[in-house]
Amino acid sequence: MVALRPLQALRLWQQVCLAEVRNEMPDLSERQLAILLTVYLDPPPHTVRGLAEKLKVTKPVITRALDTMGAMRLLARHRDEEDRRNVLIRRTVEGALFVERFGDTVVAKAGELAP
Amino acid sequence: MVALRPLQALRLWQQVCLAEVRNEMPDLSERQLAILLTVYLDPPPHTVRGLAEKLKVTKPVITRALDTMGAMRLLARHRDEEDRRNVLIRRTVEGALFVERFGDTVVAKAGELAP
DNA sequence: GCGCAATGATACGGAACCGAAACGGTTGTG
DNA sequence: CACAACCGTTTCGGTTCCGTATCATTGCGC
Repeated sequence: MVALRPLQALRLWQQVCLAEVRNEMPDLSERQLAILLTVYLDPPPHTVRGLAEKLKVTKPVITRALDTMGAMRLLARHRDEEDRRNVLIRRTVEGALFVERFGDTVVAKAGELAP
Repeated sequence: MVALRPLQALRLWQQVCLAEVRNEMPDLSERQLAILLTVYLDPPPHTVRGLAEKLKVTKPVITRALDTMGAMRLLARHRDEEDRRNVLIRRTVEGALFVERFGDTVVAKAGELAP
């Protein structure tokens, strides 16, 4: 667990949100970010329907987010050879770097919080 | 400061984002949330231009966000009596409750993180 | 009183996003 | 083999958001 007081939690959120909206960080929507972090933090395999269930959104939402983040090279699609109905969503080098930097930013903002 | 390791930071972000997109929490855009937290965490006075500068967005963005969050009673507009060109953005009871609950959710998710 | 600048709001065109419906392809079953 | 079920993608109509341009009001200096 991480010990975090309510005011610290809110301040942390504010600072990271401000960094995001000021374009200090690339601008992904909430859902895109949730998808991205899930792919990079949760163990594979990741499928469109799995992600849709996890986020409680419809599959086309995932498809479109994959389109967008695929174009940014943050994620990649691969057809599942064992069942070609499935698309497996994989990590990329660029995506891993993006997620690492995001994590570093959050850590940095946390470090600036009053005790 | 708050001691947070990169993986914890990312996990925290993931869990709160997932809670948000699953509608466990009301769905505000990143910018709306940044505006809301700024009004509730930073000392007044808050003006449209001040918020626009802080977020590095244009004034109509703030106006629209105020429309949306005003309708949700999370924020209120008051014309500044000393200079009637200004609109002062004030806190509301509902907004304070919302922000408090948001903070509690973040704290709860932080409490679930692996050490 | 006038001209100018500042304020926030409104209108406009465009981009991005949503869910529902539809579609084409693949797999499992009888 | 035919059909149902499943998959992800595409289309559709609607909503929300963006920046730019414009507007009405207010304040200030001359």
